[in-house]
Amino acid sequence: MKHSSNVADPHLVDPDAVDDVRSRLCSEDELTLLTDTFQILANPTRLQIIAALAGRELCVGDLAAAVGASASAVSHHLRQLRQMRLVRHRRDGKLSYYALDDAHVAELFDLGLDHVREELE
Amino acid sequence: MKHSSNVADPHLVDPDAVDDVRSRLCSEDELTLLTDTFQILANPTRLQIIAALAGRELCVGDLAAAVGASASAVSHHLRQLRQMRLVRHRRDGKLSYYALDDAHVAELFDLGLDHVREELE
DNA sequence: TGAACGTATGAAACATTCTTCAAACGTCGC
DNA sequence: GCGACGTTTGAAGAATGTTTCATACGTTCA
Repeated sequence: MKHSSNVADPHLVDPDAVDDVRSRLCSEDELTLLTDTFQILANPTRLQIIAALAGRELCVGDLAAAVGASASAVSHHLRQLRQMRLVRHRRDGKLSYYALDDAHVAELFDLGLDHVREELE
Repeated sequence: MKHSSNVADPHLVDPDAVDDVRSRLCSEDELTLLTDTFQILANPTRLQIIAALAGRELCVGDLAAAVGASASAVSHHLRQLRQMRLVRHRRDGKLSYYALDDAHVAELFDLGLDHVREELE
């Protein structure tokens, strides 16, 4: 246990406020997963991939063409999305089709887009 | 205009799908702002700062103690949050008080936390 | 089997990010 | 003014992330 609260640090301006805040912070596990979640959304290519896969599946080559990146780069990104179970993929011959597989991430994307559109007037 | 659609790339598996997807992608401006928004949430210290400032204001030293980082590190993060107009600050003598100043980011944080808590069973 | 194609992967190169350290700034009290 | 304190800032260094290139894998079709 890192923060044994109620141990007053004499330097604090308002120790009670600090204790109160500490009790409402995220746990280690939550923090790690939350960071990873926002992190994977913090890249323009991946965001376009997510936008592209909203509601339809696409093979890697078409996806790369649509978002304007190399197939290799897209494949690397898809691997990250796969590792976080955000997309599912199915193989059809030599083609590999990807689709969004996580409603939460789609919600985060949409909410973020709302925010941004308001920001841009 | 980067993507003059309807110019069929012969390598595409499904050119119509690609055109359709392109028409639903984010604009450059949206993409940049969206990336920046998720990016600023993609750091554990900043997330704890946001959690800490939810509903109350705190001075830098107390905030640093609460989230377990140096005052310098916290100040750097606060600057980023300030530049994106996510927090407001007021000076009181030698103390500087910060508070959340953006409902959207709080919503994103909460939605992300919902996601994460479901993920952790 | 062998060539062609779509996809996946590792490594290298490059860019970006985070923290720390040192130093400066502004305010308060003596 | 001077020193102490809280905060801010720039620069350096370490760590991380992204893209490209080369190559390998798996499938299809001659």
